[in-house]
Amino acid sequence: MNLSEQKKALIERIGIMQEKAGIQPVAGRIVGLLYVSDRPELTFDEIRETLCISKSATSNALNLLQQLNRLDYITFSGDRKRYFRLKLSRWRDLITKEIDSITDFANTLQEVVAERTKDTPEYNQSISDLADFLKYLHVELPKLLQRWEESRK
Amino acid sequence: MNLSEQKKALIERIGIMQEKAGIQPVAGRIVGLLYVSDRPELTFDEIRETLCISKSATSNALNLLQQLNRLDYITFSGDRKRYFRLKLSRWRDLITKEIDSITDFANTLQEVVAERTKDTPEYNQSISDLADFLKYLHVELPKLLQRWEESRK
DNA sequence: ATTCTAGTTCTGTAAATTTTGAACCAAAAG
DNA sequence: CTTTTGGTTCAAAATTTACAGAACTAGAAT
Repeated sequence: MNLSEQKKALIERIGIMQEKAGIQPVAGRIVGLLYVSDRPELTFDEIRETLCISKSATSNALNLLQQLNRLDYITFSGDRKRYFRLKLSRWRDLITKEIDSITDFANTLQEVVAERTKDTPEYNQSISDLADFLKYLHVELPKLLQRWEESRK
Repeated sequence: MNLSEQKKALIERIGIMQEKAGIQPVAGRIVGLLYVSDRPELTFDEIRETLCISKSATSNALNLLQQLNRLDYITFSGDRKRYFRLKLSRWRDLITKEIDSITDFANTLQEVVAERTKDTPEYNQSISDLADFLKYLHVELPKLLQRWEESRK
């Protein structure tokens, strides 16, 4: 696949952003590629060739991204290839998952306060406040998402 | 410093959560320790001894956490030691920073759409939607923080 | 002036992660 | 049945990261 220099640069930038979000470099670039590619569905080999990576790296990354719910594939009868694509329409789910991990942290903070000495009331209060706000977020973010959906009808 | 088993376990759990947020194991444990420690300000050596880590690891991690604005230290005249503590009261700033990096991603997505072929209007729209929602978040999250502050007066 | 203290920096290495290449496998095609 | 295609799996190589240990430094204490 021949990509403009701008697109190649975008792939790398997106790749790095994805890396910072905790996924491996190759997987990050695959995400980037699928964002900029004219065709939103690419085959295993198109991905592998375009990014100049090995089959195993491609296979691993694609499977990882599928586990993370970032990717799926479609097929066409009479064609054995899989056509991989971003599950862009499911970004709401990913955000929901993020929100849940926020709550995990809030719960841990509440355990911390329960274990802490009572001799540091201000400090304990700061921790409680943070936990409290995170829980507030957990409740309010889905509402925000809903309001955004409505605002654009 | 002698810590209960519960506190030790909490330190490890917090450590892992911090790791998942992209910081190194030792730094994550330091954060955990400062959360659970009876005294919220600990010296370099207290941290090093309690966590059984080397001076260099301690120094590096403390400097990293200071760069990330997670930590600072106070001093007392007549005492050469630094007393390191979490910048807990500044968690609002950290959240603001998170929001900014969300915006970075939104901007990149808008660049992606600008570079994309116009032959995939639905796909382009999905990307625009995501960018749009992220920008909406950027505007609304600070308001949420504000409303939370008010709700607890 | 010498020694101590509190912490930093540098070098090496152990460990973890990522990636490759080659062998392999199952289903489809010939 | 044999070959080809599309992809997976495994072992090893390469890269990256985290950490330890020792040497070092600046300022304070003696």
